[in-house]
Amino acid sequence: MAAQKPSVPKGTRDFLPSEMVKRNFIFDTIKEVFKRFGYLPIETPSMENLSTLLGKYGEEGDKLLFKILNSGDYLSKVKTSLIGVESGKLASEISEKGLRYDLTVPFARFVVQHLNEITFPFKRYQIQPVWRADRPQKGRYREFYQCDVDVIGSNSMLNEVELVQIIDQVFQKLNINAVIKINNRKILLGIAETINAKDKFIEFTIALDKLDKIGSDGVRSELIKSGFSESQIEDVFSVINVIDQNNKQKISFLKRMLIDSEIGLKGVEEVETILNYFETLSLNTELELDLTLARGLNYYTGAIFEVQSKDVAIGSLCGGGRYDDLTGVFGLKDVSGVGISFGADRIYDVMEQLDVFPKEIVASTKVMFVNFGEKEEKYCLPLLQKLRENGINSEIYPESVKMKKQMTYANNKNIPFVILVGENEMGKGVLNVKDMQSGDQSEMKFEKLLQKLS
RNA sequence: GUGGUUGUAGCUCAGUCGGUUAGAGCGCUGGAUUGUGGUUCCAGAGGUCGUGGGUUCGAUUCCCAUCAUCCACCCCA
Repeated sequence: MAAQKPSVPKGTRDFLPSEMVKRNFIFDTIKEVFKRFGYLPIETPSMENLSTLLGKYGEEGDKLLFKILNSGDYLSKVKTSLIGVESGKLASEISEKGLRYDLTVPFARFVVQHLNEITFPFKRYQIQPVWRADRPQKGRYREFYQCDVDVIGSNSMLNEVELVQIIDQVFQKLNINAVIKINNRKILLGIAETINAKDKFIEFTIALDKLDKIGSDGVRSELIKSGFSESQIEDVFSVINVIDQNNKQKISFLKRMLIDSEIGLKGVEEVETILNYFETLSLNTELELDLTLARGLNYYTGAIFEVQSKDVAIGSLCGGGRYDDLTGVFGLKDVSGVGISFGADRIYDVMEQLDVFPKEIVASTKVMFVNFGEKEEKYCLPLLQKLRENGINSEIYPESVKMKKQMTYANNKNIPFVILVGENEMGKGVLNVKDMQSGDQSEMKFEKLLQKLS
């Protein structure tokens, strides 16, 4: 049989030990911050019922869902004729489960399902992979990890403030220079209302969102394509024109512009409340009111966030916002939640590119015993046990092969100390300890080694 | 879904204006050094030149298709 070429599906990856150490550093850092703010962990299954997922992420999102083929003779239950059927329609008949697309919607399902077992406001964090049938490219994978924090059951802007603080802490600890962009869906709605374009809200936000990518001319032609009138476009550009002003100036501009829009003013007030908290709170990361920030996920209803790296162009590293009615479809009305999601894989890419991973996290095994043979093994094993009892990561080479090979192994694994115990050392009751970095070698008693390593 | 890039050794890549034996560096294995890695020297293994078809006396090279890959758009973490 011809050997098959080993490969993983498009957009998925293996992680080597050296990569896992760094990934875990990111996860541990994020988790630590989440816990510091009082969030508790949960997990949900990789797959959800398709009915849970469909329709929550917009038309585009539905297309990007990975669907799982029903088990058994799935075609026998298909009622419609296979000929000329729209594939989307067929899919719903042969697939009733899908891989989760994000962690927020499963969380909403989770909250409603476990209503009696949780206490509100419910603060949870969740770090798990999600899957999207997107075309992979730079910073985009088909399987990637999200690190979500959400509070559900509280309308207070204090939650938004806390999330900004969490973002600030995480990126500070990870040594990434970032900018937090904040906006509010109510403001966008208010603008659309004010310029009489409520019916074209989606087109309006999409065009606005693209400003930094396609420039103002690009936005203008997009708006024309969507059927906006000259005067409407002028109004949109009055919003774009305040882009370089500071947060306070933007707010006073909005208050004037949205004077007749109740919802718009509500949005401005929310943003102002959040920003006001930071007049007395220290923040390392820049917090910018970005009126062109829109975000595609259409369940957001209030504040929206996005975090970008200042040094690497890779799309957003973190995003989120407030959703007033995510649990509504699952039967729980009038419960508001707010949350954000860190993209661990993109954070990894940025940190790798910037070379900001701490050097000391690569160490794993501290000590390796060279294997000289059966007699020596029996002599070393109890010592090894004692090292481990003392919390020192240690191992013995499992075979008594050529020393060169054992040393190469230790070297490749970056093990800082190698211990040689042969006939001589056993007779003298000492250990020959080699420092792999300096190459120095010295004989010492076991107790001294313990002291040296702990 | 749309447009483009690239597929040659385990990895990173060179090369062949179509010709007999396809190269380098790194890595790997062995030796110099039978109790010493990372440096040095010597030797060796490893390729159906992505896959299928076409043109040709002859294709890794030219043409077509296909798959994979990466990048951009769309959208997003």
